[in-house]
Amino acid sequence: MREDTSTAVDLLTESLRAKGMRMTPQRAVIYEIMKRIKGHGHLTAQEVFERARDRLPGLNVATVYRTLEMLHEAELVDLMAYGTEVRFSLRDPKHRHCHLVCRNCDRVLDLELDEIERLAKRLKTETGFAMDVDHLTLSGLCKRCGQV
Amino acid sequence: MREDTSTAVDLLTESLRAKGMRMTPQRAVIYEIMKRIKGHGHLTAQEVFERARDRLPGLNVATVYRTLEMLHEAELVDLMAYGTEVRFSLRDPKHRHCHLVCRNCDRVLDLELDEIERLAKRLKTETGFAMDVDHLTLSGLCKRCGQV
DNA sequence: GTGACTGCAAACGCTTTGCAATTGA
DNA sequence: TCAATTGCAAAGCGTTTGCAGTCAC
Repeated sequence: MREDTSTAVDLLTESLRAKGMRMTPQRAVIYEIMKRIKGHGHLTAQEVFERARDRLPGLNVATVYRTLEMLHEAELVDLMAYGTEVRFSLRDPKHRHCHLVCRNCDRVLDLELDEIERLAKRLKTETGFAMDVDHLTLSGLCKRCGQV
Repeated sequence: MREDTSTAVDLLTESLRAKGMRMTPQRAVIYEIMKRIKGHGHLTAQEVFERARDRLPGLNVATVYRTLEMLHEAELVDLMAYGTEVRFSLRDPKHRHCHLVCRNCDRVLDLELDEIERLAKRLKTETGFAMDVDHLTLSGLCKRCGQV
């Protein structure tokens, strides 16, 4: 676990350096937070800020926004737009999925892509529209909330 | 055409009155704008404001927001969330569809629901998640932009 | 006449910016 | 060293609110 994290940060450091950019405590903390929620959560910039500030008291929101944008440009984090808010999650090429957001309880479920990809293929041949399968977010009611 | 519009406004007037609410010039203009773009467009509140102000110079943005919310609560207009922005369109029960937004040129295409509904049914039985089929917005590249 | 509605101005929440100070390489 | 990065403060943006005046009915 610990090793995973430090390795990941090292990889980030390298890829930053390759672009003439620098590793900083802020970036390491933010990246580690994104890594920790991987697979079970999608945070807003504000939420990332709150968590990061616990470990880095002087941290500024602007830094969080800049870092998340940087990580997104480096293709390390994905953006998910839900309603009027944007959420971030670590990209995992091995586990491509889309999001199901419950409009009642706000829980986010992951959905494997096969199903969607079938739809995407049909859509493409029928209309020529190539939908973004990767950052797809579907709104609805989860099992629990739908039963009410 | 003209007759359609005035009839529609009359219907709105009636349904407003039924709830103890009033028809005003502002509401009539905003509703007519929504009616005019029906089927070929989805406007942000700001866009509705700009168009309405041409006809009603003293109009205030706040009124537009309040009116659109009112129309939405009356189930006369739909909301569509795309990325971080919200767009409005007139509801048409006869033509249920979802939206395909091109991430390159921002054009919005309509898609009939059969395809999506098939997916929704499968999703429901497999995961219990009841997706919102009505306000669905898919992002991607339209035929024209995808060919580049 | 009276309460629903409007315009105005101010406040809002989230995000972005310019800049001077700091810090990683 | 010195440019990249940070914190700070201010501004930006779209949206919402409270309120006093207006207008539909």
